[in-house]
Amino acid sequence: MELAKSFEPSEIEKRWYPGWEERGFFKAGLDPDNPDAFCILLPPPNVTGTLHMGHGFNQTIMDTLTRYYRMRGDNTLWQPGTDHAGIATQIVVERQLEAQGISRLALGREKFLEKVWEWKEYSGNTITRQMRRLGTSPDWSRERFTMDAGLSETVTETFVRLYDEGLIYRGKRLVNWDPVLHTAVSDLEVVSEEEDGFMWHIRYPLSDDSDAPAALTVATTRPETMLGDVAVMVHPEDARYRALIGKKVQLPLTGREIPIIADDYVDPEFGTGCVKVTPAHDFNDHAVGLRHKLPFVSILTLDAKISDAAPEKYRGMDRFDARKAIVADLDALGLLAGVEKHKLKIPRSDRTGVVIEPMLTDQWFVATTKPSSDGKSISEKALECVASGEIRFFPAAWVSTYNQWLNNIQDWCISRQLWWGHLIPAWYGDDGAVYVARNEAEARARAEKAGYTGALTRETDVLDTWYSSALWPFSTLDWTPDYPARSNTALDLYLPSTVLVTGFDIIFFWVARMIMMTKHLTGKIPFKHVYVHGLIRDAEGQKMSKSKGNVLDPIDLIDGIDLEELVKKRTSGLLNPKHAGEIEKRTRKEFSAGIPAFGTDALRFTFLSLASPGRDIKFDLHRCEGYRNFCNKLWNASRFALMNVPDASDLQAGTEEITGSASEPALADRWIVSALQRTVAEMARHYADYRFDLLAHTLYEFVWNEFCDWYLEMVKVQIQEGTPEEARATRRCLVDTLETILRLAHPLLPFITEELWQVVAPLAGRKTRDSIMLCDYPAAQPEKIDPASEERVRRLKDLCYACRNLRGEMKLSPAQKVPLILRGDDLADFVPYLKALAKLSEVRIVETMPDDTNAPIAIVGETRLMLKIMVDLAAETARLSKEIARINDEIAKAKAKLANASFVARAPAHIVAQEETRLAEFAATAEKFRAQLARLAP
RNA sequence: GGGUGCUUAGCUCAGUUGGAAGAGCGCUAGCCUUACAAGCUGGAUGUCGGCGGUUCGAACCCGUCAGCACCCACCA
Repeated sequence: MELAKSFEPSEIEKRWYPGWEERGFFKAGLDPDNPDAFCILLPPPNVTGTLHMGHGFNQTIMDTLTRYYRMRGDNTLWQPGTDHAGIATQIVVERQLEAQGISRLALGREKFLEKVWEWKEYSGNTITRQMRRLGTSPDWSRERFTMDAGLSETVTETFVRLYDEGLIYRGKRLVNWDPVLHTAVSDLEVVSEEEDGFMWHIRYPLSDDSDAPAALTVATTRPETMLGDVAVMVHPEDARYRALIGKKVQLPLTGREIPIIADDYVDPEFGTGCVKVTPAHDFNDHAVGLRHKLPFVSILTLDAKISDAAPEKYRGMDRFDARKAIVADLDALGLLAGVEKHKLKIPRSDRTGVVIEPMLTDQWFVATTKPSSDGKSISEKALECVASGEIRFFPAAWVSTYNQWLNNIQDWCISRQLWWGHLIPAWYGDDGAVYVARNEAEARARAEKAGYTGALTRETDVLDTWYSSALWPFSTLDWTPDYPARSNTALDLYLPSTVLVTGFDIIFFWVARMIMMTKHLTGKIPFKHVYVHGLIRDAEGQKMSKSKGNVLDPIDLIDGIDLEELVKKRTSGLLNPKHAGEIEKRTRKEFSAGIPAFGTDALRFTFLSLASPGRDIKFDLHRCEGYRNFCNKLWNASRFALMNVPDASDLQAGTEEITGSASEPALADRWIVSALQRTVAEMARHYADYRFDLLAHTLYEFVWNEFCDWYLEMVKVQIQEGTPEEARATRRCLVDTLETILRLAHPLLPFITEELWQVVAPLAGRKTRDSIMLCDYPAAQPEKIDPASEERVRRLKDLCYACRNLRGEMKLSPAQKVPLILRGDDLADFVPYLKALAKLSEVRIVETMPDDTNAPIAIVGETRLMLKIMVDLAAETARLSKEIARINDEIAKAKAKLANASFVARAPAHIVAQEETRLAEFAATAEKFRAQLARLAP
């Protein structure tokens, strides 16, 4: 079979993937007798659109691990699926409808959800199609969606259990409220950025002004909330105000009178030392309100407009309009004591970007710090799993981040006033009593038991999307309520899974919550290892986002994309079309020629190479190009092998020669086998440590720098100059090594290795021809490591480098072959290699170097080399002098070290010995150069 | 306010119990040498952020300063 002259990935990828999938190669290993289980849960991508570079990165790592352990013979499951992503998906669909002039509210809940399901179908398919293009090998037959029937049942069941256990509760609490989405969001969904604002100083007149001063001045960044003030507080020890504690002030604009209270939360140094207390609209004030049993006055509606609890004048005003009006009115009353610029952190909704409003609403919570039936809270248990080492983080540094968060965790607000998501399984009686149950019938039964027989109304709130995500480790494995009494093979084998591969950005959102929920509900940890990787950023280190217009679609790196198409893609569908011009300009500058097609393998290799622990990745297109070239190198090395190995029968004989006792394998063969074994062992270490960067580097280094640069060149010599038997033995070794390399590389480069393996494996006499995926992964065979041949080849390489260097210095054309004279021991078998590798016309080994010539010389250890050419005497003299000077530097350094008594006395013996050897070698070499220099002198 | 990470060649980054500074890309000189010009061969390039300390010896350990990035909490 003839291979194309260069590697063309696209056709190969399209050909292999469907076959792998159809023949069931990705299917989970469910052999109960094989105790070696390997399982990865795919962090389910959101069905909000398409996959981005971060997914490509994340999935490449998982696929490499999965293919590796699968080839090693483990019972392997990569569990795929997608996430309904409540808020995010609802927003996407809402915006699409808006673009068509349809509003969600006008459409109604039922119709709207139909639209979302349509979108889910479309987006989910896009995502799984993209994953297939990346070559991923999850068990697609087990694909799950967080709102599948089974998973939804798990959501309901766990909710009811946690409620019955007292770990889920409902209550009126101050929560982060998104006034645009009309829903509560969790602490994690609020992002605070520092913004420019103002600090207003407002006078609150004292009710009883018999004592000076006549008013207290409070400082606030949100003057509109004064309408909901219920107190003014000062520090109990603050001498300025101590006498006023317990007295009252007039709350301007409202006619209300509110008390002056003392609380040591107040920092007397900040502002005026007087703080207005608005328990219904501020988290700290809320706590104060509870402590002092103050009333809560809500002056905002869920739209963030002024409510009916406020003076009539302001009712219905938007919160920011009200702010202006109130400041103006206070000023008019002479109660505005001053305004100053002030930087403050503004909390905004992660999804909509609007300013979050703390709002008193009825919500559902998971109690994270309350002891459960076994006496420990779920956060405590999650901390223990990691502290005990049962769950390990890679890199381990993330443990402290994890601990810090769990040690300060608040109860988790899990209710969302949205439509898209799991409905909370609760029913209300007309009296407001709540009945949490698995279904309406059960709710009715529970109500009756409580003495209520009236109508029941289902809760309309849905659950935070992360609630179902937290159950993913067991919900996807067909967990049932009677677990563990009844289990199944998948649960037995794959809970806990082996490793979770994820970005640090969702350690709190997802990782910690999976651990809390899985441990509490199943008694098992969800996974043993957590491999935390960085985020993919653009070439400037900026986070990739649609609005910045710097996103890359992994598929575009695989297939390539022309500039116009890329510009179109980046500028269409922008939330803020004003950015389009800037985005277009930058895109045209950065990708003036578009993006060439690199192929999946090259992209995967790039991701892996960049996966250094503990840092984000500035994605570098040039790296991708370099690894595309690497694929091409592998391709052409295989072409070379195929051109030299006509058929398998030839190699059958070669096998006997290599294994028989007729003669020892050739140096090159012994060496490459040895080097291969070291590579296999090293790669196994990198897999175990999750060092994908080093894994890729090790493979690259071996394939290019050893196998291609040296071994193949030596093979050429052996095939040309050896006996037919020797040539066959070498061909055999060549094919065996290549075949092993392909298996070694398969988890990283699935497509090219499969394509090449199909033609190489028959020559190597491999039995199975179905797929490289089904082969054994190469296991290290330390007994094949041969230090002697490694040392020999190292010396040969050094001689080659010396010759090539001389040639370079002498400015010889690569085409010009010249004679070499050598003096030293054990050189005879190097001759043919040196001739070929250093472009020599002949190699002569002599007892004494000729001294009547001004030819250039080099020295490698004990060996002297001379290129038998005439050179300019002055130039050669200069070259030698320079060389001697360089060596003298080294000698001086070594001598200084050895002259240091402390060094000799305290450094380990082998270090001292090494230094002595170096010194001796340098000295000998320098001496030889000096002798040569003397000969040159007229 | 608390915490974390980073700073090594022009760029992006490795550097594995402290023991002669590395890779890819780029640059440069020359080569279509029958696997590969997506290639081959040679070459140039670094006070390893600054300053102290520990040590016979520090890119690596400790302290400190500076710059960059991020996370958590948030003083109205």
